[in-house]
Amino acid sequence: MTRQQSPASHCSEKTRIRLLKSTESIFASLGFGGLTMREVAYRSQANLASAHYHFGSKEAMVLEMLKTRVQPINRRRMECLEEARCLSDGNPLTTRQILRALILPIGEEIAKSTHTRQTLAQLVARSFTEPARFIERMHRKFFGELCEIFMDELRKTHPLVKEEDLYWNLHLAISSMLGALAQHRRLKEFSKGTCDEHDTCDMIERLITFVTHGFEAGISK
Amino acid sequence: MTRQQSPASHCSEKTRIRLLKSTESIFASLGFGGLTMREVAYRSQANLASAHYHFGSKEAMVLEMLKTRVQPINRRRMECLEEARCLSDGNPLTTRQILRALILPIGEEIAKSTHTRQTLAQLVARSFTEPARFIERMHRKFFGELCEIFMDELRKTHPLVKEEDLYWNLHLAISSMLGALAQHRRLKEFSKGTCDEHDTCDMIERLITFVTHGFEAGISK
DNA sequence: GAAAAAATCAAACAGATGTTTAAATTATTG
DNA sequence: CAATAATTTAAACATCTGTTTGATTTTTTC
Repeated sequence: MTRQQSPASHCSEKTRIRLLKSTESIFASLGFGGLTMREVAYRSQANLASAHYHFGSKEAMVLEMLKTRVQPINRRRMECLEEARCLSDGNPLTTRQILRALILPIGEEIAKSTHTRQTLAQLVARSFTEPARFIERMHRKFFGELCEIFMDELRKTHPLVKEEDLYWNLHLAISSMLGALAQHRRLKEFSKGTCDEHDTCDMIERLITFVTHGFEAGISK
Repeated sequence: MTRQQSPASHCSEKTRIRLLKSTESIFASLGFGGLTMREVAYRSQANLASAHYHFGSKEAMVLEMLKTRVQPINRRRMECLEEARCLSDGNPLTTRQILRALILPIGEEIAKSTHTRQTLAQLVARSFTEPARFIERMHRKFFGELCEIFMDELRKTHPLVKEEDLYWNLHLAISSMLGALAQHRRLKEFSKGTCDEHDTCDMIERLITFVTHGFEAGISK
């Protein structure tokens, strides 16, 4: 009758993790509709029923994968904001500092995952454009409060700017970030080899510059 | 033995068009995977087999819908560019004029289709983020040469700027445009009612300002 | 090392989906 | 009007999908 509270045995976890990794790469390239449990099981070298054993359903499995990927990025965003606050003690942050805190963590995560380089950019973008409702709900939960924190910071930096303008341009900045991630892999072909889409640092810096100036142009009118 | 070359009878065309309209709205909100032939048929008040009779397959039907929607926008883009050239006789266009020619036509089309207002924005965005390969191929075909024309125009305007920087920032501008369209419907909720996402003109003007300044910041370094 | 829990497995189920068929209906044409 | 083409229709087909079942194997625990 002794129920095991922490089922995290060593070897069994491995299957779980393999399943999550396969889920990640398939979801990133094919979306929720294109992902099939059979393909996930096959790529994980696991049995089809195992996936249901570990997660209960396809929806729950994808959600679990997204959470374990999105949460660290959001935590890092908060850290970046905090670091910036420390550096400019008391004074309001610059627009660039704020938007950098929003964008940089994704770049770090992309650079970190070497073998799944383009996957993560696609993953984030895909999860934002997914038609599936339960994913939208997840974003509202994880991203909603984060946005409000960033808005507060922007309010401090631009106390005289109308709420409407701040919201609009933060919205545009976020949309640009997501759009850039989503379209990331097209760059090389689009530029006929002139640009290297694998230089993540370069992309992130360009993106930060882009949205910072876009933002400031939008509020100074 | 007299084959009818133009099968466009009056009444039969109606079914075809109803099918395309249903295809458009369903694809916009659910993507290719989420669109089912049965749902299209049901909303069109047509028989399931009719859809196959008119288009041959699901893929061909969606492709047909996309073509009839995308092509007019691209034609309009070329017109806008031409108009701008006329206005500034001989002289290079401004960055704003060029990017406006890229973005404005979508705004016009969104404003035009009153009852499917948010649909078109979603449609364009969805078609760019679709995992389905045949849609990617379509974009390469329709959008590829257009981009090169816009690049040429940008080269004339910024003769001293490196190719790499021009490509990167045009890429970012396009990505921002698509991202903004894709995220469009989130604005109202995101801003807690402060912003009105239905004011298309406002959105387009803000977007143009945003990407113009983002672009120029990215190349002047 | 035996009992219990956890994990894996092959097989089947139930429902949905794109597509096809062949008959029925409508529209067009000479 | 009759014949021919175009369109619509109901029904079925074949495949794929998420999920469940029940037995089997592996791992943990006492």
